[in-house]
Amino acid sequence: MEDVMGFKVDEEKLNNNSEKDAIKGDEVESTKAEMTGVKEENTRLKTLLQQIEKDYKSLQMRFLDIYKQESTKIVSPENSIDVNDQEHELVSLRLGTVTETSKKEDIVHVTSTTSNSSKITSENDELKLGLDLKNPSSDSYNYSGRKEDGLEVEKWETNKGLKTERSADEEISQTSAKRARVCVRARCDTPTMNDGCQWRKYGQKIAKGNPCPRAYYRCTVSPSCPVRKQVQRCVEDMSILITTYEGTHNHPLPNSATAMASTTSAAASMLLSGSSTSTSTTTPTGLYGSPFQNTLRTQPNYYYPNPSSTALPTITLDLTTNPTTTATGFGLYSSSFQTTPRVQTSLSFSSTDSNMLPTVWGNGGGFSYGALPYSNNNHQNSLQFGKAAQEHSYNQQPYLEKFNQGSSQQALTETLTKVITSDPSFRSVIEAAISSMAANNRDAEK
DNA sequence: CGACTTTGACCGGCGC
DNA sequence: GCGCCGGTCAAAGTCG
Repeated sequence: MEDVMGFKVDEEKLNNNSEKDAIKGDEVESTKAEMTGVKEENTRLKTLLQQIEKDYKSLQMRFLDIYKQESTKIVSPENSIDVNDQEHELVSLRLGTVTETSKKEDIVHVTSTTSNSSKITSENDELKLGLDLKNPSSDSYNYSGRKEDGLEVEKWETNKGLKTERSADEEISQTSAKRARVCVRARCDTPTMNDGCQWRKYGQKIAKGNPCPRAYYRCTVSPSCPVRKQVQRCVEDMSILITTYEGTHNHPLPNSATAMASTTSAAASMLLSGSSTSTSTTTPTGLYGSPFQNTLRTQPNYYYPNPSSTALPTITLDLTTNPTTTATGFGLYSSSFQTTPRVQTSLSFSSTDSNMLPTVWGNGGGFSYGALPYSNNNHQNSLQFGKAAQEHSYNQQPYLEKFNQGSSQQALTETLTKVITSDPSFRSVIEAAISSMAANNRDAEK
């Protein structure tokens, strides 16, 4: 009986062993298959990376070519900056170089559409408007020196009358400079967009027409920094965060903030230089409507950022995914003026894939589009920039998926090339992004 | 304890 | 002149 049992047991053991072997074999096979898959994906990723690098280099080459052409124009005497002009006491890192001719055209463009606007009145205003990033590394820019002089410590002009000690002329032009606004629409899970700056919330309001509260932040990098931003969810798509920047940083910016600052600067320049993409159009009277519907492009998520301040030149960078994006693929809105007939410019960084954005902004640490852990502390958020954020967002959506959505990458590249070559203002936006990326790459290499 | 957020009050602009 | 509304202030509360 024992023998039999023993035999049976051995047989069972044998069977178990063979089963185990079979299972192990299956595991090995599946692991091998898995590895093969991973290898293939790795190869595809490499190919994609090469393609991206190629595209990037091609864009960079174009940028360099254009930059060389533009810089030769700038060096010419008629375009040189008058160093004695106090308007240029602050060196603006204006990446969108604008020629004299185009400036004058711009003035016509703006004034012809702003009959009630007293904000944009002079050529000087026009030359200076924008969220220009003052270049702290420039020889001409000495922040501490200016501070000591007590002349240029810029303060936000509130209704309660915080005033600078500048002359009236300066005040007017500075006001105009500060008044340029850049509105950024982006999908964002966090309460505020992580743009690298430190912000302090100083107010919150429920604005009419939007149940979502509008939050008011001021830059706390420097106590005297006049830059403010408003943050509000889009009423029609709560996943879209509308951030409106206003003012000019008067202090050196952290690297993580330069991408955003450069781009808002370039966008403001674009707005104020009267982009060739601008289109005059009469919009519906409803401020919260979708003025671009059936006009420039379908824009169901459009939200007019700040109805009370429509006198301010405002440019909107649409960084959201929008399947209804028109053939150009770019929509940027400029909505500026007090009266209803507005000038609306369209350009967006939308592609068929919103996650393209971290690749554009990533190294600059511009945004964190992934679902970063929420923190009320913006300063803490600002530490979560860069590759970690990128990886995080990539993990949320497999990298390959993004490129499987048609030939978006190729189309985007082609569209970029067309737009860049045809529109000098848009070029400035790209230049800003590229130069920021390049700068950050250099920093990373050090 | 300092930095930050919250929130009601206040102010000024604007339309009627 | 009045009321509405957006923007800001500032005291109180919260957090690390």
